[in-house]
Amino acid sequence: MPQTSSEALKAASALKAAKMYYLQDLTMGAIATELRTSRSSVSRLLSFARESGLVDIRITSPFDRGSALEQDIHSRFGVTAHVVPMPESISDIDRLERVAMTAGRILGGFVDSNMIIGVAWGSTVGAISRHLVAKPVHNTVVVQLNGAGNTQTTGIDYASEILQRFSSAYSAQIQQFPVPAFFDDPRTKEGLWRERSTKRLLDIQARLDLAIFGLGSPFAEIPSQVYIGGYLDAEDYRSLSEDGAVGDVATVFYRPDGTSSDIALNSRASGPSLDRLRKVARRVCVVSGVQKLASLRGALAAGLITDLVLDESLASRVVEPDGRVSESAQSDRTVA
Amino acid sequence: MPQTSSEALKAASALKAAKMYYLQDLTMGAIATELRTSRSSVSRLLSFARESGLVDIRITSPFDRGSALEQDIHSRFGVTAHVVPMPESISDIDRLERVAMTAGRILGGFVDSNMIIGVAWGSTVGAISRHLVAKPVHNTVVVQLNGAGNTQTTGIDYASEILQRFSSAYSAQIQQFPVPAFFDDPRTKEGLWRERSTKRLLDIQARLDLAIFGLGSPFAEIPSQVYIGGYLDAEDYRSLSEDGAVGDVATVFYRPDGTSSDIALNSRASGPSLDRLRKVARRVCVVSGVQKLASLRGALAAGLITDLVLDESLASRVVEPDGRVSESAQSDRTVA
DNA sequence: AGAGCAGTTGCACATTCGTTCAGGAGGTGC
DNA sequence: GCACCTCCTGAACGAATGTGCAACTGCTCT
Repeated sequence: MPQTSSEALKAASALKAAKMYYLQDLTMGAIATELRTSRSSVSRLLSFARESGLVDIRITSPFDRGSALEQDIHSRFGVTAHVVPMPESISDIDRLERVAMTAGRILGGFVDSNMIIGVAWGSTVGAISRHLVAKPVHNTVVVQLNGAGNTQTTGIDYASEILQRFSSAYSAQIQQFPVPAFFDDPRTKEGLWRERSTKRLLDIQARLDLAIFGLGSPFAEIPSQVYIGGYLDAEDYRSLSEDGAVGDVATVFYRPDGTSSDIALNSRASGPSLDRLRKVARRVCVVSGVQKLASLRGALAAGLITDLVLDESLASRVVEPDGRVSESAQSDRTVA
Repeated sequence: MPQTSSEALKAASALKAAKMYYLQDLTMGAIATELRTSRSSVSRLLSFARESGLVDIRITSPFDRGSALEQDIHSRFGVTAHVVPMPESISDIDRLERVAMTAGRILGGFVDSNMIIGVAWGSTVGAISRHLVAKPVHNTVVVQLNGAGNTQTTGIDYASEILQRFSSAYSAQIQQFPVPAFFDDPRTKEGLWRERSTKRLLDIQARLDLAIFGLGSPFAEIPSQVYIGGYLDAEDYRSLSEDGAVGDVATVFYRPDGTSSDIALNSRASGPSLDRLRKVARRVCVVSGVQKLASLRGALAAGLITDLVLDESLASRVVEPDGRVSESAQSDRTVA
């Protein structure tokens, strides 16, 4: 690891370079001359300045309102939407990647000092974590919202990698949650929930200022990570289907109308109840791909979301007045 | 003039392009493909997005503190400084230009809806006006702080050009102040100040939320615009010298210690009294070049400034513990 | 002291970007 | 209806930018 003074020096040069590049419109060559270094170094300094949040680039929709779609979503569901523009034809992998990158870039706008940030585990959040832009804040805490353990692994490696990245972007303290995603026996969960060590973490979760999560979609054509990694078995699926679940946030399931009571699996889930989640002031949901449409509609009905980042196709679907959407809604729709 | 709908369309495309470029890291070529247009058009769209404030690029110093110099200035004078990095050897013209460009770029951060913005007339403010980045705000008013007339011209053309640019950047209403910079007879001023039309404008000035001004420096080697354009005659200079003035803000003069009472010329000045100016919540001063050092020290002593944009050389001079600086201080200094 | 290593630097090259220019679309005035 | 005029578009060129690579610097460990 390099010494602290050289880090500070780098930041100071990067700051200078950034001011000259973005505020004075000099070329990198000119900056190199003034800083007595090479063009390449200036290019790298500027990359560093962007990644480390020294340069803050944000897109502001005119008059605090966005595109027609974003306004539409706002008036229909009361959530602030950020539509990520994208061709219809793009692959779901790229779609997720681009939505996640966008989310990582704008997340800094929600984070501030002294915040407790809840992070759900999942492939979407994982992708986001790879694109976070640092922001210089103090005294933030990053809390894992739900367990990541399954029948094969404790999940700590992967989950903690995600938390690490959030932590280093916002110089935050990490609070892991080393429990399985779903318990086999609800009584085990109840017992563990009474443990002081667990209670401490649940207390922190209860004081969340910001929650970041993707959406699960158990009955979509392409089931998400949680459903292929040994978290749920056939019996669980049957149970979810019987209870009418269409989606989940951090392992907690809900129905198309937003209700979640009496969904059996929820008593074994490690994530926060929807009631608890709704108490969080800012709840940022990142979601991509039309196969999540039903799940998104449910989450909106449940009022789980305050800020939504989603791709263009999904956005235009969600505002279509399709009536209530169930599993079969996918075949009801008219135009692709 | 193009139709409104095509303007809106352009803004929408620009917004899309900006999201893809700055949030998803696509190249302009890729964006062109997705938007079914050419690379060049995308390049132009992005320029438009930057100029029109759709893209907001700002430089944030780590931990809300800036470079060593900025922190130093803050602790010494209690003002938030923005030091514009620059080589010592640069010409004064470039120096002014680069400070002004920087100021124009960061000014958007101070402007908000429903604000009344006071703008002083001067070569520095003129340069700033050429580099303003638009910001979508409502119901702002731009007020001319001091008259611009002199013995040769009413000054309205040039001054109104500046105001126009502010106006179009912040979609603001313009309030001109069609009076001479300095009156010949204080009684004329007093009379005019009692006129209802003038009172209306003075009332607006009294409710200022933000003031933007440069500094005059009557006895510097290179006197600024105000002193060569027929605003002041030899007698005026003698009077200023006798009264110990080192600088002015919007035609109102002050001494090295920040006092301004009994400076004869001030009774004939068209700008707001320093007491009035100090009531403005945010007072942004933009200044460049070491010849303004004494004037800057006086303005700082007078507490006229809350936010300061200045070049690096001037910044490092102003924190030097030179003791009090008077007119003779210019010859005291060691290095050019 | 010297080998080893992580991090940094500048060069060279490939890519990406901004701008000029000629052509075309759309709107206006006679 | 036709000429004019302004604004917009895309191709082409040169300038600006990002990155793989090899050399180098400063530090650590033995």
